Amino acid sequence: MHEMAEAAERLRVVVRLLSRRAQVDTAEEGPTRSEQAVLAWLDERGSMTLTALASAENIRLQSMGQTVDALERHGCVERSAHPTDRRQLLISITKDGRRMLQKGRDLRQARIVEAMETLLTAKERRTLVSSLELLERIVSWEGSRRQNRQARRVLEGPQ
Amino acid sequence: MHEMAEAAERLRVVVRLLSRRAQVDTAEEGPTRSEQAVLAWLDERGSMTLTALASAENIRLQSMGQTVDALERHGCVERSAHPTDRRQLLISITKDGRRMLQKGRDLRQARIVEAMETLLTAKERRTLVSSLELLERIVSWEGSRRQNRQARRVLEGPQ
DNA sequence: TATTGTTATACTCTATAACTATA
DNA sequence: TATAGTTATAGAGTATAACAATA
Repeated sequence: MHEMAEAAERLRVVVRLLSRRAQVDTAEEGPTRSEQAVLAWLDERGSMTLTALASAENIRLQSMGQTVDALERHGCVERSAHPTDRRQLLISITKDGRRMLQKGRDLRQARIVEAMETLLTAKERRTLVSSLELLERIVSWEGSRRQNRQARRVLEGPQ
Repeated sequence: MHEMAEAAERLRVVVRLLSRRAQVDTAEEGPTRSEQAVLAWLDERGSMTLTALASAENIRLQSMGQTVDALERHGCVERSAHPTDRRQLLISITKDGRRMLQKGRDLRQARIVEAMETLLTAKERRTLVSSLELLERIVSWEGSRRQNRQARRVLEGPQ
C-alpha cells in the first residue's frame, strides 16, 4: 500500500518535470503543445467542430476556442460552414498547418528520442514501452467515485 | 529508430494528459502543484534560499519568487535573514505549511493510487515502478547538443 | 564585478460567466 | 429549451528585463 503511494508520488513529480521540459524545449519554434494536439486531431479526422475538439482534448469549449483562434491567425486552420446545421463550424487543417504539425513533431521528438537512445539499454527501452500502455490506461481512467463534471473524453486520438 | 519515435510521441501525449489531470484533480483545495513542490523541498531540507529552490525546480529565480510569495501570504513559509550573508534570505516551512503539504499529498495521491490498484495487475505495477527510474533518468538528462541557458538542476529531491 | 533578490510585464493553457445565433 | 459558438475576464505557472543591495 505504501509502495503504491510512493510510486504515485514519483510519477507525479516526473510528469511535472517532463511536462515543463516539453514546454521549454519547443519555445520559440513550432506550434505550442495545445496547438500541436489540435493539428494532429484535424490531420487525422479531416475536419471537426469546436465541440468535438474540446471533447477530444477534455477541455472546455471556450478554451479550445482560444487555441483554434490562435491557429487560425497563423493560417494553420480554417473555419467553414456546416452543410446542414448553421450553428456548427467545421474546422480543418491547411497546408501550412500540416507543415507546422510536422515541424512540431520533429522538434518535440528530437530530444526525447535522443535521451532514450543515449540513456537506456535495449531492455530498459522495452520496459519503458511496456509502461506506456499502463500510463495510457491510468490517464484515461475516470475514477470510481465522482464523475467529472465534463463529457467523456475520446482518447483513441492522435497527437 | 521509428519505434523510439513512436514511443516518444506516446510519452509526450500521456505526459500532457497526466499533467492536466494533476492540475484539475486538486483545484479548489490544498496547495497548487508548484507550491506543493516547494513545501516538500523545505520540509526535507529545513530551509533553503530562493536561488537554491529555483535551481532545485529548474525554474528561474523570479518565477520561484512568485511561488514563495504566494506561500508566504498563506502563512505556509517564512523568510529569515541569513546569519552571515545579508544578500541571502532563508526560507523555511511553518506549521501551517506542513499541514498544507500533507493535505496536498493526500489529495494528489488518492486518485492515482486508486487507479494503479484498480487498473493494474501486480506484474504491471512492477513494470510501472521500474519505468519510473527510467523516466527520472530521462528528465534529468541535459541533452548532448546545446546546454540549457540555465544552471544544472539538483534532481535528487522530494516533492 | 558577481551574486541574491525584487518588481514589472507578458505569454501559455486552462477556467467561468454572460452573451448571441440557430435548432 | 437545448446546443454551438463568441467574448470577456481571471488564475496558475512559467518567462524576460531592469533594478537594488550586498559580497
